[in-house]
Formats: sequence, structure tokens, C-alpha cells
Amino acid sequence: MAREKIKIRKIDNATARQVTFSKRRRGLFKKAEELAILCDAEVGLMVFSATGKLFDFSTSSMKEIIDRYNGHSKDHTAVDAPSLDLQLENGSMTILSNQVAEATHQLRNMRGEDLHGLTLQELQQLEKTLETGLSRVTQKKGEQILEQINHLRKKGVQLVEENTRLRYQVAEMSKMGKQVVVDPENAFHEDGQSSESVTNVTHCGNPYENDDTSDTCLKLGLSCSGWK
Amino acid sequence: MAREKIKIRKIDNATARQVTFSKRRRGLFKKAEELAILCDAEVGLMVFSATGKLFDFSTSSMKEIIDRYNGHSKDHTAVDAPSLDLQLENGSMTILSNQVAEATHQLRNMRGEDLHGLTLQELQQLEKTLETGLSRVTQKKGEQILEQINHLRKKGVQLVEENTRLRYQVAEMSKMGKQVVVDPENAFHEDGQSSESVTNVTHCGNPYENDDTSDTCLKLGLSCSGWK
DNA sequence: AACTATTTATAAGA
DNA sequence: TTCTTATAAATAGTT
Repeated sequence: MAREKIKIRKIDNATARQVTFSKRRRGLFKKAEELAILCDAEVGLMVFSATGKLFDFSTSSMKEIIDRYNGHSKDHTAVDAPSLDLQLENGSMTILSNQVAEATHQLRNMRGEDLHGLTLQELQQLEKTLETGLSRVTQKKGEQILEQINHLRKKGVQLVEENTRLRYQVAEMSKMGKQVVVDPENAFHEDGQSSESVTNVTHCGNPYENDDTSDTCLKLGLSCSGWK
Repeated sequence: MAREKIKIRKIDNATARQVTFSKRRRGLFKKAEELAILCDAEVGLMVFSATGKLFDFSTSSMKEIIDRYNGHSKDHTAVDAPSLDLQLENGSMTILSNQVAEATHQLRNMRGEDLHGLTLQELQQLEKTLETGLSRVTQKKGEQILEQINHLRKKGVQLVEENTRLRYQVAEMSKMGKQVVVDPENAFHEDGQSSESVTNVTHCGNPYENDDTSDTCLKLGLSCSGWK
């Protein structure tokens, strides 16, 4: 219903699928609410994303709706038949267990940990997936690094400005100040930087001391150790 | 959403309300199904008209969806008096659901699909894991390729031997045989190979014809197309 | 997340 | 109810 008509079948691209899920989920929930209000209906809506996240909407409480549903449902065995409940419950458990097993297996495969039963074709596919994933992660890392470097640069500029200002201040004060006691800690250095600014910059590799200016500095510093 | 914009509030006219209910209900159910298909989601939808009639839609069975909902919902008082068994069951379900969600999330990360909330450290770790996995998979692929090549070589040697034997046999037979009818299909070729052996070798890229000698041949041939 | 060209949904009327 | 149609909404692809 937009730029192009689409076929109603599972969206291949995972990112696009996620985006569409968000958009259409919102649309669906809005429509559900409108129906309830306009037509004085009672509505209960449960949606599980492919990743297992739950989204729900109901006019009253979901419990009430489910109770009412159970009352209406033709399948009265579905209601208070604890044994059946448990059976179905076990069915869900089995499904979930299988999902966990499958996902875990895939993860092991991707970590290269359990490659025995795989055919050459499967290994080929796996390699391709890993290459794609790796390239995306590396790209993202690059973006973050640039971001943090830019942040540090800006911070640096600010510090230099502050420094200049402070230097000027001190110069002014020492020029006319006679009874001003000069604290040795705040005296000039040869390069003209105040000791405070110097501290902020040189302590980059020594984290958790300052909380404001050095946090990004820290992140970047730590990550550097592993770069290729 | 048509001839005129309407306020979202209960429609006064009962007839109009009923008509709108029918139309919008259909629309809502359609949207629900589309969301489920497009985004691989699980959906459960229950609607009670003002007159008390029930309409429902669900991707799997409503029971399953309600079970899953109860597993997710913090409000465990949600559905009928849960027996202790059921409570425990629900606890397990929650754990399993969370495991599924976590594993799915990790898989998405490894495929480079959902990299937003990650810190530089996490990206770094992910990259390392992917590199390790990729190197293992590539290594395994290499081993399999060598294996299959060796297998093919052995097969080739066997075929050459068989060929030689057969050639000798035929030569012997034609030397002394007078009343032996020579089948044209089994006649000699210039290179001295029997037609059977020739078939086995030259049909490597044309799979699913022979099932014994050409299976490894096939695997190797197919995978070749994707190599870097 | 915002934009916009299109597709859909649908309110009113028949 | 169903069909039609003008118009409001939703949304697919793009940025």
C-alpha cells in the first residue's frame, strides 16, 4: 500500500521485516482500538514478534477477554480440562525447547564450534553469512570509532579554548594582582596549558577517575587494544 | 476514512454501527493475517461484537497463543485458577521464552542485523567471535574439499584400473572370439577408455543421474560455483 | 525517524 | 447485505 504493491509473503530481508513489523503492528493496534470504540466491541489482540517479544492490546483486561473467549469457544475441552491444558502446555514447551535447541545449534555453528555434520554446501552458506555479519559489524565499529574520535576532537577544542581563557585570566590577575597568592598547582607550564586541562587529557588511559570529560576517551582507549 | 472523516467515538446509529463493525472487522482480520505472514509473527485476535457474537483469528491455535501469552505476561493471575503445576509450567515457559529471545537476539547480532544498542566493546567482541567462527568454517570447508578431491582421485584410479582390465578382457575376447557379438555401446574409443567410465567422469556437472560413483563428484561440482 | 507516491481501507450513498 | 466511489489512512521504499 505504498510506493509499490507487495506480495503478502514473508519478507526476506530481516531488517525490512523488522521495520514493517513495527509499522504494521502500530497500524493494527490502532485499527483494533478504533473498532472497539466505534462499534462498542470488546477486543483482545496478542502479537508475538519473530524474536519472541510480546505486544498486546485489549479493551478490558486480557484475562477477561480470554475467559469470555473460553466461554464462547466451541472447543469446550479447551477450557477447564487441566489435563488437556497441561498437554497443550507441554506442546508449547516442546515447541519452545526445540526453538532453543535450534537457535543454540545455529549459534554454535556460527562460532565454528560444531561443524561435523555439515555438508560442503552448508559450510559454504555459513561462511557467506559470517562474512556478511562480520562486514556489517566491522562497518558499525568503524562508524562508532569515527563518532568517538569526533567527540574527542570537539572536547579537545573546548579544552584548548578553556585553557586559553584561563591562561589569559591568570595573566591578567598576576599583572595587577599583588596580594594574590599564586597556588603552585595552578602556575603556568612551559606549554601554556593549565594543569587541570593537562590532567584531563593525559589520564585517558586511566579510567574511572573523571566522569564527565573522560568517559568517551575511556571507551576508545580500551577498545584500541584489540584492533588489527 | 472515506467520504468524510469521522471522529473515533461510539457510532450512535445502531444500524450504521453494525455495518461499520462488519466492514472494519474484516479489515482488521485481514491486517492481522498480513502482519503474521509478512513479519513471521504469531497473532491471536478475539473480537466480541456489541451483541455478544465472537469472531477470532489466530496464526496457530488460540490455545497455544493464550498459553504463550500467559508465559510472557507478568500477571500470572491472568487465566483461570492456575494449578501449581501450571504455575511451574508457566515459569518454565517464561525461562524458555527468554532463552529463545536471547538466542534470537544473539543470532541477529552475529548476522549483523541489529547492531544499534551495542557499545564499541561489544562490537569488538562480536567481531572477534565472527572472525574466529569464520576462520573455523573456512578451515573446515577446506578440509572437506581436500577430502572430496582425494575421494575423487581414488575413484579415478579405480576406474582407470577397471578400464584397463576391461580393455584387456575385450582385447582377449576379440582376439580369440569369433562368434562373440560386439555391442557397439561397449566398443573401444580412441583413448582406450570404456564408455561406462567416460560417462562417470564427464557427467560430473550434471547431477542426479548416477547415484553411486558420482555423488561426491556432484557435491564438489556444485560448491565450486560459489568459491571466492 | 521523516517523507511521499501509491495502495488500501472505508464512509456514505445507492 | 453488497456495490460503488470519493476520500481518508496506511504504508513500501527512500533518504
